[in-house]
Amino acid sequence: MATRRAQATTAEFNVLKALWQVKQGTVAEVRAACARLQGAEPAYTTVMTLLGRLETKDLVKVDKTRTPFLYKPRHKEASVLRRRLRDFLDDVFQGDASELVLQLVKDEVLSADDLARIEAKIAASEDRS
Amino acid sequence: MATRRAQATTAEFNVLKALWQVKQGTVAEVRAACARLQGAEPAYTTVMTLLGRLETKDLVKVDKTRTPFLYKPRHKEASVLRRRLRDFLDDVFQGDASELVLQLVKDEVLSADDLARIEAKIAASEDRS
DNA sequence: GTCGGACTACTACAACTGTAGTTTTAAGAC
DNA sequence: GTCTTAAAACTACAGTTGTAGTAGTCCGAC
Repeated sequence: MATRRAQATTAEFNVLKALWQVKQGTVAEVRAACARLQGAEPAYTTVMTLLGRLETKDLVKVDKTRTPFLYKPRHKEASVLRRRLRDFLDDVFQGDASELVLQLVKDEVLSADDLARIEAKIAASEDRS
Repeated sequence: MATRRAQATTAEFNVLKALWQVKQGTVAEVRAACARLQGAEPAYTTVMTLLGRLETKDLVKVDKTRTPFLYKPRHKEASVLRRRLRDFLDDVFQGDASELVLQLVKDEVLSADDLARIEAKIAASEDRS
């Protein structure tokens, strides 16, 4: 059953985003980044709890040889985003990506021009390869 | 703060999908649809609980004048999908739809051809309008 | 060598989720 | 009219999530 690996919850994901932003950091640094990103400063211990849970889920690793501990994302942002996107696509659009894109267009968050630009970008990168 | 309306949870959403499939139905009917869609048959009471929670969240309405009660989705499938998509887009891609589409392409769930087809479709529908 | 402060570890706890069992009710079978 | 039984209503309960308080520890300033 391809055990869909544990995803970060919303709060955890926000912390992870902060961590990506600073590349790596101590609790205090991640907390500051959270404040910047979300506008609100969660309690120091809240950030610690969430980082701990992320570690349990194998989404961050911790260097405990130094103190304060140094937290680092275990995976690249793009790959985590992609995994989330994939899960979302399966859950909500039964894996039909075209349908998803069509909804984006209908919702006017994506224009025909955007699509054209994306296509051009793909063409360009294919040429290069 | 545009109070992001309560979304259905995963289990609830599955029930909602079943309900859309049958258009409307009794607990028993929704349960059967769940079985078809997810391959597993949840307990009758589980479905009832979830439908109840969906009602609380204003996602389904119930006709209690007849028995067994008749459940109906309160919103069209497409619009709920769109709302979920929008929330997901904001959470994961900071609202940047192009980036999302690009990731789909990189993940090879969407090809350049698919994009072209979508574009064509849009063009066609714009012509008609 | 002791005290304060920074940092980690442990604990808490209510709300929400997923899943379903138990009790009550009411309509139809006889 | 009573009995059966489907259906609804109520109850349960462990795991997860969001948020944080409190207790313990260790290092550096004095």
